[in-house]
Amino acid sequence: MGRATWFDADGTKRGEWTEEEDQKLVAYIDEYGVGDWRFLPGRAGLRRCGKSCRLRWLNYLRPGIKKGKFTPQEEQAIINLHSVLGNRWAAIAQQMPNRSDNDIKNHWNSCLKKRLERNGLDPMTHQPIINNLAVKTPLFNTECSSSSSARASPSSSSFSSSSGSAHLLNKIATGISSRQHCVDDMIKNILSDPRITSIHGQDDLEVEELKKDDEKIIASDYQEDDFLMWDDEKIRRFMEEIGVMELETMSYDGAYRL
DNA sequence: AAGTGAAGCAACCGCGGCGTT
DNA sequence: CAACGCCGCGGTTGCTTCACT
Repeated sequence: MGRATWFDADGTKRGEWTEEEDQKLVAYIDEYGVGDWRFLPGRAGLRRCGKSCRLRWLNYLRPGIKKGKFTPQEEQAIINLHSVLGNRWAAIAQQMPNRSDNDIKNHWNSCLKKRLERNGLDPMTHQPIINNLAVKTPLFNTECSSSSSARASPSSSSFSSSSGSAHLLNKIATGISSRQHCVDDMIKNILSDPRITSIHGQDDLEVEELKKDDEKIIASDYQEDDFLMWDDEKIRRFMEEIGVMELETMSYDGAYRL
């Protein structure tokens, strides 16, 4: 699978990676580590751009990367993290070190988003869709939430990068990124809450319980809404607990004056 | 068995932040 | 302090595989 191979005008190779190229890249990074991506391809004997090498390494070749099907626990974690972090795939991926942001993003776009929609939830706001409009709550439709300030449109599944909403989201995400330490603290708090993610810090018993739950859920074709999300009040309480409301009140002025 | 649409996956593109000059 | 270039991120595209008719 992958894209056809072709060459840029300057001779840079694009498209699908070969086994030999993978080996060259891995061998180079094993020996010299990840350094300046600009010069890495030349030094490693690859006719690729640095950007392509970086992508290949991070998404496919780096040690510990997990491929294949997402487990129900991982899916649950993605959904929960997405409800808090929005489309900040890199931030979500940080909490799931065995998965690349690209992998998570692909799985979200191809599977989880549609599953939420099938269950009557807006994938951006994680709110129930009533009459084709997601229920709006102050929390998710005002300034703070990185994900959810995307308007719940009738065609909420389509979310073009050229839309104003997308730009707004980027601005918001950027605003949050620039306060990375706040976000890191927030994520730590999220992960320390057993309600949010099921992949960190669980003993075998908890995992087993979750597996049983997941099996039930799968057996019932995900008809239980509470598997997918919390209700508004629950989210609000949780966000207050972990200090998101405080974050919300921080200066985002620049981000919102477009 | 063939055709077709959906799903899954790998990789590219473009934008914005940030460091350097 | 402005200009420039690199890097990282999110969105999108294109190809393959799978499932259904």
